[in-house]
Amino acid sequence: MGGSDDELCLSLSLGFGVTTQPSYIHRPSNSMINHLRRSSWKDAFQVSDRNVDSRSFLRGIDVNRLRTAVDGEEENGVSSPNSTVSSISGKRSEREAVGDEAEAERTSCSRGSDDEDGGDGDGDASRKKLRLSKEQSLVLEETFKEHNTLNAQQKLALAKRLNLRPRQVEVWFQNRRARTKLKQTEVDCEYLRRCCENLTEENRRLQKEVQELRALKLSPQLYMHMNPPTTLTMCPQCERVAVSSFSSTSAASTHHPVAAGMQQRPLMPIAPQAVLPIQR
DNA sequence: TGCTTCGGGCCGTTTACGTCA
DNA sequence: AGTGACGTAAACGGCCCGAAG
Repeated sequence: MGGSDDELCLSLSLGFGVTTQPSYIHRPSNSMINHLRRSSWKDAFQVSDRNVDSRSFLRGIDVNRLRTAVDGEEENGVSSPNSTVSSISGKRSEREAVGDEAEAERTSCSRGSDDEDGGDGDGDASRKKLRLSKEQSLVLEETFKEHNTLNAQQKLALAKRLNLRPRQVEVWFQNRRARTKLKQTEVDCEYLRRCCENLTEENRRLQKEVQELRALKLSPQLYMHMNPPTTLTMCPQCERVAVSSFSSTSAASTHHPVAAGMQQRPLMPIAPQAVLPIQR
């Protein structure tokens, strides 16, 4: 009976206020939020691409060079005697070259500590799946929290420590990264959903406001009696609307020196209560 | 500079295993 | 107790990318 993820505190929640998430699951990633601010929705979905996360982590490590440093000791008690660098990493070489010794290795050392696996007499089972023990999973989790990718040295050390094959450690990290990404995607989706809801709500409110203003405009008396309203001025150059005060040193003037001397053009009479701060 | 090889990550899928009705 | 459905996680194959020769 392998421990479930819940037992290992892996449970992840979508609630933003909830703090039970592991540190490697972020709230909507900052990069995604930045994307949202200046880019398209489609671009925003690219943030969890593989080029972002792990590549950057490995960039300074030079895995290949490290690999050669491990050559001498890599097979100590963990792997086959005659396979070389290929068995630490590199799925092609490992899968193609090792073959039978991998099988021997599989039966000899990949067994978890407490799982006896029902008296296995199946040494030739091509794909015998083994549940990792609780301790193994725990150590793997702890290591993953520290760094979500491993170089060859780390992988080998961890494999030794856990009495697993390096390939198993590698696969575990791979699957773990996939799970993390999935959770992160869920979080991002939730964030985007809320953004969408907020924008929809705001849009609805603004539409309503426009309708009210149009109705107001259709009743001239009311329109004439209104004070020069809280004005929205538009900068003719950047075509931005700015809420201005009544004074000549308006916000438009200060924020747009070019337009300081221009005639301010009220777009619409707006009831004061209709001017809401737009937070975002 | 372009090509090849190699190592490693990610993705989609398969498969073994555990749980539950 | 036996069993089938279902979910989860380990493992695999393929593809891509970057580094090095």
